[in-house]
Amino acid sequence: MKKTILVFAALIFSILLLFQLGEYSLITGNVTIEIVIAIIALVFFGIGVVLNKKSLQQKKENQPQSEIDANKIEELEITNREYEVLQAVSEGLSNKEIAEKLFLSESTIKTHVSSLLSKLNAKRRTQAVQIAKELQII
Amino acid sequence: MKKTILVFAALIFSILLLFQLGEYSLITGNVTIEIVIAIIALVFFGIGVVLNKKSLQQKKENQPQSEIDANKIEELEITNREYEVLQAVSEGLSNKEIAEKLFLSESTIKTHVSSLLSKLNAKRRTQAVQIAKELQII
DNA sequence: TTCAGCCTCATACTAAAGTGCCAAATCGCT
DNA sequence: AGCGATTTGGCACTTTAGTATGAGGCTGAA
Repeated sequence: MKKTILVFAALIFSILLLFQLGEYSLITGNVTIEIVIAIIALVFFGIGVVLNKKSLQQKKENQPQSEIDANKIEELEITNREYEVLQAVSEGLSNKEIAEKLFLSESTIKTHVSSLLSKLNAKRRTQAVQIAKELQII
Repeated sequence: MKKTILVFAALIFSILLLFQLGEYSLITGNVTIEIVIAIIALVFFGIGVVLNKKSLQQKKENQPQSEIDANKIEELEITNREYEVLQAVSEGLSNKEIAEKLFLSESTIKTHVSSLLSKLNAKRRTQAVQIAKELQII
């Protein structure tokens, strides 16, 4: 916030300077009024663009649509291992492939998948993935 | 594009009018130069904001992350029916459920799924869904 | 140390999913 | 009418998935 205030102060100061310069130039007759106005217009146009861009950026950062995980995982009582398996399942891996990936037996994966299905209230792994995505768990 | 040209023409015309009005007011002595400059500054500031917003919007429309389908479906030679089945599969439905939904036999669904798998180069339906999402086909 | 919860694995089945092959019906196009 | 692609479906099998049940090992908390 300190930074913002400093920037604004500098900005206002610059603008005032610009005004003074414009009037001074006019009085001394160095430039015509059209040029002064054109410069001022350009400067403000630029300020408008920059400020707008910044405010839009902030918006983006504040609310990115795909907010990753959540504490819903806890609510559903999904354990660490189960979550790992869930992720692997969502990548389209078979039980055997998941087993190899995690250095476990296929039986173990089946156990985990089974409990995942009941916790996610799904009948098939495809449905589980669907539900998990809706809950933004993956 | 016609619209854009018209808008720009109107904009430029308005600005010229503004300039003329400003000079006229100055000459007749109705307002001070500061006010004229302030108005011009404000107007250009506004123009900057609006134009910037529009250009950013266009960017968004041109490349929004979740651009729905694509002509990749054609490239992959996926037929209409197959695509319908693909969507159903991605919803986590079983072959039987898809069959009921589309008023077809389970055999037919299996045929469609099978050809989908080979076209998407997948080994399992879960993988097919994954790949389809990467290709932004669903 | 006792115990609940998690992780691991096995066995035995049942149920889905997938494959291959074939074939009839439909549809758009020439 | 004839052709090619699509759609539909059956049958016989092989592979995965999923369920049920049981059980041993590990760990942190009471």
